[in-house]
Amino acid sequence: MDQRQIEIFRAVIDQGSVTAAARVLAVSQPAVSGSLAKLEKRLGFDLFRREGRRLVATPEARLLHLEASHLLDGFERLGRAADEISAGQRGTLTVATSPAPGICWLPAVAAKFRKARPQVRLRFLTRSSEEIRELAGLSAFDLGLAEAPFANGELVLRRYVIPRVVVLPRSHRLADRAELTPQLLDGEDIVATVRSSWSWAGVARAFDAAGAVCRVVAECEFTPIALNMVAAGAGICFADPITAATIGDGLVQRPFRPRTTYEIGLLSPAHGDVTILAKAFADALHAYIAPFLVES
Amino acid sequence: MDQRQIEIFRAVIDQGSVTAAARVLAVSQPAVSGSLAKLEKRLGFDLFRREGRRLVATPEARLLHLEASHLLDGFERLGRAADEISAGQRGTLTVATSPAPGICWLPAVAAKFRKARPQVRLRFLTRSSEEIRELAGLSAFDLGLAEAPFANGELVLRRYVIPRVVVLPRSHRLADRAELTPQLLDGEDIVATVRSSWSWAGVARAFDAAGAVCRVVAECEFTPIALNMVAAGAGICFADPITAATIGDGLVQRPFRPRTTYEIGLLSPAHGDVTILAKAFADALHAYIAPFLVES
DNA sequence: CACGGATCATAAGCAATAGTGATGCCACTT
DNA sequence: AAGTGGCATCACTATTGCTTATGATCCGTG
Repeated sequence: MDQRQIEIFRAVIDQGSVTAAARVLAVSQPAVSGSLAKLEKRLGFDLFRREGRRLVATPEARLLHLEASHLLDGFERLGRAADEISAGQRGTLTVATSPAPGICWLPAVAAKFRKARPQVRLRFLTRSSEEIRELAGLSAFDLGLAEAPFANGELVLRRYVIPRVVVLPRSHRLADRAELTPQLLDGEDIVATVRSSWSWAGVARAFDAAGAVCRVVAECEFTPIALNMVAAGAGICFADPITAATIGDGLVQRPFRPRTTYEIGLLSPAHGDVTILAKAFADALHAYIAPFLVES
Repeated sequence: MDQRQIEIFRAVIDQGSVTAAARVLAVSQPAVSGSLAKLEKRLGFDLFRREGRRLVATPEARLLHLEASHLLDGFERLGRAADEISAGQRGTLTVATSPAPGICWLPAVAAKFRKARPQVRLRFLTRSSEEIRELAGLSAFDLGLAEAPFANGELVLRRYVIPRVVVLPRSHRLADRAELTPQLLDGEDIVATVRSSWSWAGVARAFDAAGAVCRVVAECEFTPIALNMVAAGAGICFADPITAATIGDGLVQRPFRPRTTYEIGLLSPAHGDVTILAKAFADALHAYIAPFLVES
């Protein structure tokens, strides 16, 4: 009562003859005849009445056919499911990121990603970088994005180094400078993202080294908020160029010199499984990020 | 991606180890190991991560497992269905009979039959014997019961010869006679079933031969009606002993001499398929009828 | 009526493959 | 360091599903 026997049985019922079934199945007629005989022997009752040179299904056979035919459909469905899994067209993907990427990077990447994978279900977790790194240990996501530093325990699939830029209103006095330095920003109104997931230390060091004053007029947790503050005229801020580009209305971004960077890691869960889906998403994310990278 | 591979895959997932799966499946460990490797190769993605000496299912494997496991359940269900079909525990049985058997014989037989076969669906058709014989040609039933004569075309599985009895009220003047003859019944009030499906000719001949008067005071189509008339005091009637036994309240039946008989055939449909169910029902019916038979 | 064509069953041979037992390798345990 | 448990690999065997060839029947046709 195995798959092949049922397959052959169905073909014979559908085609109404052993020869026709053999043709459809692309095997020889004796193969079908034999398989059928064996099935009948195993079942213990006749499936067909041999009437002249024709085969007529018994009521028992028709009854069995009802049950059996959709079982084979199940195999086809399973085959398709396997293909879809293999192609990353199926399953659930949980991505955990810190706030700025979660708010500003992922939506664009995810929308495109999903369009090519209608059956895939996406979940997003947005936490501080520190929490993300902890979640990695719990294998609570398939893919994580968090800022350095990384404990040796975390599995960092990729390490991105992104230059820090200064964001300021298009109408700002310094907007037409090609680059901005602590000297130029000396005493400017600065919206800081101190407690945010992004490191601030590099900026402070640069101002100190230049003997310039970093005049923080506001502090907020997340870069997107800082950007909106700047857009509202509260001053200037620092950001990564990707996030800055998404909230760019009326704002411009300029390189900050000396160059300081954000160091972001793409994390896999502790159990080490990098899902096919996760790989695909990581690639999509990479394509999105790549233009902003600096060679480190 | 065949049945066996899925079976092994499920066992490994369920048992959590190749060795345990092999034990459960009663095959050697290399058999399982090999099948799994081949499946992974065909699918194109890993199902298990080899972690030390342990196997850990990948998310893809768990996804596939969801789809696959109930497919195998389907096979088990199909196996059971086949067993049930083989045992006559499944399917639909259509039985066509003339009125008296339909009303009086079948209910008892069918009730018992169904009790042992809860999944079986029964259909009853009740027509005149002539119509039953026609329906046989159309294969409109699985099993038929009709009175002779039978055309050579009909397939008569069994032929029953049943003696005719006289039915009369327990209080009747002739009730304590062991047998009844035309002479004794000369001039009695007789309820006839002329147009019924049962033959009447034998009775008329017997009265003629004896020079006795067969005084028909009422005619009806079906034996059960005649019996109820007799029970209501309208006279006496002729019947087969089986039907008479079911409507026996206050009535007694006595052999009629000279012996005349009903000749009833158990018919199979023209296409010749005698269902497993039909065979079983025929046996049950036979057991019910047998005690009343006369050796012919 | 005999023949040819069509259909299914059987038989013998072959090739693919599932399964076996032996063995090696690795990680964990004591 | 040795022992143990578990998976992979290898060579070999046995099964079995398939093929070709052939025989048996039945049916329509010249």
